[in-house]
Amino acid sequence: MADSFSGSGSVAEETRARVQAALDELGYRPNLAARNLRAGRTGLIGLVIPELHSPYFGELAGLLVEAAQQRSWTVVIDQTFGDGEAERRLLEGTGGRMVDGLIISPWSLRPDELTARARDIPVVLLGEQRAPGLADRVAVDNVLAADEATTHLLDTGRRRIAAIGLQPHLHNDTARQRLEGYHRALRRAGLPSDEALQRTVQALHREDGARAMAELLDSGARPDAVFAFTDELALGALHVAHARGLRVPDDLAVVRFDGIEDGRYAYPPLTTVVPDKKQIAERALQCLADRIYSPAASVPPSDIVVPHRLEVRDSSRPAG
Amino acid sequence: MADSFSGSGSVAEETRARVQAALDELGYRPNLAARNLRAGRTGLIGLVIPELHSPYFGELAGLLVEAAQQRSWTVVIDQTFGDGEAERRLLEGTGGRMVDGLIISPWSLRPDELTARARDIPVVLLGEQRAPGLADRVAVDNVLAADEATTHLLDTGRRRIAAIGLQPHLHNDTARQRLEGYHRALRRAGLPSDEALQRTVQALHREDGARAMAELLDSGARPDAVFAFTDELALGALHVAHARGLRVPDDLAVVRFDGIEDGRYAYPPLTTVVPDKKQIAERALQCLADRIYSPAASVPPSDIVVPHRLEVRDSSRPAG
DNA sequence: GTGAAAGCGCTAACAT
DNA sequence: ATGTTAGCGCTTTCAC
Repeated sequence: MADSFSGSGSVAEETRARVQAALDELGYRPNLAARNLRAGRTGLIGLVIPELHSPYFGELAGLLVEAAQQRSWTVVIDQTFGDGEAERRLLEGTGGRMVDGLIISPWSLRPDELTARARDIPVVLLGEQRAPGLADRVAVDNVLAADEATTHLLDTGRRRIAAIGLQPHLHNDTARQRLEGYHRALRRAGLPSDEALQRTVQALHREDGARAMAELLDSGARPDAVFAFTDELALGALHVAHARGLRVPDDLAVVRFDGIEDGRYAYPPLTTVVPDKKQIAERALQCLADRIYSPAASVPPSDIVVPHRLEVRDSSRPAG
Repeated sequence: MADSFSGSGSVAEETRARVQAALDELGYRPNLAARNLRAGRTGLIGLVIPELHSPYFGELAGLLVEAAQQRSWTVVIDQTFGDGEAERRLLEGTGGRMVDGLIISPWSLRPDELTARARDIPVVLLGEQRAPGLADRVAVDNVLAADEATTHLLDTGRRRIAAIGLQPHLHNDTARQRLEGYHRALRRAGLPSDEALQRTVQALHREDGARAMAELLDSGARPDAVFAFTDELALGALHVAHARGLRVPDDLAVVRFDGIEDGRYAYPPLTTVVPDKKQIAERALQCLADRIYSPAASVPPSDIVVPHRLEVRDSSRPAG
């Protein structure tokens, strides 16, 4: 009987059917806690992200949950709201030993703080933060992508390109890398970097983008284009541009990073850098699978760069 | 030693400290699978929703995860993509007996199919689907909310109000109730219900809203307002309105349901019915908590109506 | 106040 | 091909 529902044994077809019938009859369901205890595995994957409600992480989480389902894993989600303390606590404690692996997108955590947990279970880092030798990492090439986005704006004739989204206060290289790409493109074009065109934001929501855009316009910096480091920042900036009567793209071109779907239906549709999120999800799970199923083969952590593309839409058409 | 980290026993302060030090030293972490087996609880709550990437469910899931964290619960998420088969499978099988309770937002599932699982563990239904006597349910008053939205459009002088979002092919009352509210408002105003102004959609995404709007305009129905049954439908419809050169709100007013944040930053900002999602999350978890912690007191399932409000923004200002 | 033991429900291994 | 047993790691109980 023991192996009639675990599927492994060699049981007469008829016996198996009878047992199955009895199980159905009684409404029996195996106790997963016991099975997990026995197996030393839970089939659970932890996902630790800053926030689920932001479109970027919502989409990413959706893809991860979907990809996990295909591998018969279930995802448990925790949110950190970008708080370093929460990241530490969840990295350390997500479900105790209850998860077989962990995918974390750290905002405030420094690499050396990732050490402890990565020794227990496989950990995959999403984003720029690295933990060399300790965890796999999946990310896009932010410098290159930002360079391409900026270059695109230069190609359409813009010369006073603003950058919205600097976050010097975070232990997080994302913004720094996007800024670097922006600078690189300007430099190649022989343009100076104008500090007045670069705006810091506290968080990455629409309201932060709106505030940065308002400051930018009030400062008299007179941008003819905006490169927003995230989608939501771009939507906020766009909102303010409209409110101030600027025509997009004629008076102001807008390009953004992250490629959530809203942007396609924004007015006007927003040009965007689109990271291949499906591949991010897929590769992250592949990393976990490799380590969970062959813990022996201690291959060195991989550093995976997933592709991105620039989708040009109306918000950055050449000025009329 | 047994109760030194479970916190319950009466242990000398010094002993406790020594043990704690030893635990830290060794990097010991309790095995949750064993603890769960013992306790008969997992601390896991299942959340089964159609899709995580849609803004509405992303926001709701975020709030649920947050509220669950506060109760020391962890949320495991599964997506159904609105597929009845997946809903049935996940309702039946989410984590086997691994979750202490289940929150499900069914799209295609009929009430009687909810029976089986609800006998095992507490189940809370989100949305219109009811399972009288079997599960708690949390929802907004869709009829009333739709009535208010439509009435608002009537109050601003619109007379040819289109409704986008009918879904006659689904076993799902949401669209039906919103349509009912729409009809009720028209009737009260003494206006006829014009079938040409009511558009069916296959799914609830931006592209569906765009398609419906395009059909509507092509059909020559000449609406002066649109009531979209979801946010995403509204954003798609708005997109097409812009593309066809319609001025919003002058040529066409737009009101939508669900109140995701994008709408505030759309152009123009969209008037919306906002269900109190925070309260939805809070009440749903409260239901679970009540049943999980006092299974004895078999109180009858509650049918909770959470409040909503109409946020008027530019997209429905009186036509100029 | 401390230590020993039983048992949660499952499955892999072994004995019949 | 079927039946029995041991033990996963924890916590509760009971004995000291």
